[in-house]
Amino acid sequence: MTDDIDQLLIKALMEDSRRSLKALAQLSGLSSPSVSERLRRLEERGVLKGYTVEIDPRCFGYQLQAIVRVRPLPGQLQEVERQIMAIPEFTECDKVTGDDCFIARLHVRSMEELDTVLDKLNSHAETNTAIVKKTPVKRRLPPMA
Amino acid sequence: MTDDIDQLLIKALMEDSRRSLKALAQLSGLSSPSVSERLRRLEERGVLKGYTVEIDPRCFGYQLQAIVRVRPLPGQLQEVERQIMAIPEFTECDKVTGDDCFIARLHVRSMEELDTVLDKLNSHAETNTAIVKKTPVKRRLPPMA
DNA sequence: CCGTATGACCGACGACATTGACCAGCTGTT
DNA sequence: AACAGCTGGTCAATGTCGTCGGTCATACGG
Repeated sequence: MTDDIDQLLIKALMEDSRRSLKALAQLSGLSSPSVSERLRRLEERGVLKGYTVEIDPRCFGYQLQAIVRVRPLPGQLQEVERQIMAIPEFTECDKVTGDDCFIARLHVRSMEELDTVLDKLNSHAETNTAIVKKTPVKRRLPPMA
Repeated sequence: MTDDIDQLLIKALMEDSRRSLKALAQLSGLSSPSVSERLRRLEERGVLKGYTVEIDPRCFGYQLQAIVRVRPLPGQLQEVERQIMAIPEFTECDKVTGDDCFIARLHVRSMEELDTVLDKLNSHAETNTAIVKKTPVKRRLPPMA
């Protein structure tokens, strides 16, 4: 269903999604109409969900990055979820099993801002914050084999 | 340094990084050479770190996604970091402050596989795993204002 | 007040994407 | 066994797009 060539195309686009069809064609040994058709099918099937861009938040002053675990107080789950979605400094959030209901990624410019954001949650939830020091594994794909 | 137009370009590429220069030019009211030049400068300055693609891991059988907190045993920090990097099912990993030294995202096909992966770490670290049930906030940008 | 740096525009040319006509290889049917 | 239909590919023509060189306006500093 997704063969070696599809995987090669995905890897190539993972590295640089602006590669031309022609370049992808050469990489894969196909013609560019074929590549175009394969991408269309990958999109259609939902494998390829979108083409996007990687931005460095530090360039906008976000010096601090934190992983926040959030445990809503009884009855506050919905409200906490709404709040997290509404605070744009949260750039990612997963709802998970376990005591911590949410695990979110937070970007802030300073400790003061960190405090401000967490205070907003404090009346509805307990939070546990870990500052990111380094990112040993950058976003990558699991093996497609 | 990064003006409104740059931000507009970034947002447009965040939504679809394969947009043509011409389309970006129309969006921004500039000519395509100008857009090209702006993208070049954004890349040069490291604001725009790359063009990539979003893939649905479920299409490759990865039914389960987990957030794993990892606390290495004394003296095992380096070894644990190496292991996480070497296990491709970990698709993201941050080294953080606090008791948990690492927080990582893990994709697996089944509970058995989850167990197998965590066992590899078990002789060097304690782990705490939360299964992702839902993702209320998908990867997005913090405000650029 | 002039010289320069910056960031934009335009037009031409070469590169690229898209389209339509066609073909090869399978698969299942009569 | 022959054939229809489907899939996934090629090629070539056409039109769109990106790039490059040259030009121009504006803002800033000497």
